[in-house]
Amino acid sequence: MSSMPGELPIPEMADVDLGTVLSALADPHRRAVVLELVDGDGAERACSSFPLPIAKSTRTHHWRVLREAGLVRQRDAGNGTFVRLRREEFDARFPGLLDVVAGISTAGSAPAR
Amino acid sequence: MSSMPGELPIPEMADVDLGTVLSALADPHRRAVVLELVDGDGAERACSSFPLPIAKSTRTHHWRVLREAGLVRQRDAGNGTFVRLRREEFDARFPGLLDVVAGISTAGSAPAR
DNA sequence: CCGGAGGTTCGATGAAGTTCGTACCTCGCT
DNA sequence: AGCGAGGTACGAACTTCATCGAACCTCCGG
Repeated sequence: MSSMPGELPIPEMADVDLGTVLSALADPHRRAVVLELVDGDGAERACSSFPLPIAKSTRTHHWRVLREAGLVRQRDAGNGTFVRLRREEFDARFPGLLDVVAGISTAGSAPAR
Repeated sequence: MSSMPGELPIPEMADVDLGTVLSALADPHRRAVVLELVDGDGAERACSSFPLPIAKSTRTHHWRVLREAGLVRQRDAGNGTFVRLRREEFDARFPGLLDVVAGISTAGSAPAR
């Protein structure tokens, strides 16, 4: 568990369970967020920048689920919090999963070409 | 919905939702079953041939979940029921998903070499 | 024809999960 | 100093889910 200044605790990637990950990705709100992060290509984003139609406390809940599923890293900076995908780590542990889910979710949105 | 003799009703693959699929795969028992079917390479299997440590009625429940998630086709033959992966259909709708999940689940079980 | 194996249906139950509102905190800005 | 935006913590309400046992059904084999 890292304890950097402002960094919220996250599980070791080795301890992350596939079932937990799939549960986390099963929720439409959470999947939407992960999708945007995948598209964002590793960039950090303000938590407040996601247009989720849910209450503040519910958001906090979803961020925790994503954190505990090993998908994101969350940083507490002054008056805002920021998230970043744990891209490389996650891919090393669950090779291909993010790409496949992102690919499926993206398909149908835009004509593949 | 197919209504062949003994064939239990299944959703059209186009109607299957990714969230539903991920939820179905999140459960360890169901994922174990799907894994065996993937390894089985399209072969039909007796439902009773899976060594699940749960009650009969709970099994029935899990088969329904897998069916409704579009993952399996289930046939009622005399005194037993049989399942088959909807491999090709499913892969066309969710490309790579089964392979990735199967690959991840298999990794770590046996020393990769 | 009867027994048992395999399955389904029907509640019930207890554990999780999603959602919200309220209270509260901490910054940054005026 | 005071306000507001962004967040967390907590508890409540509600829903969903996994699980089970009991009752019942349908075949196949002796």
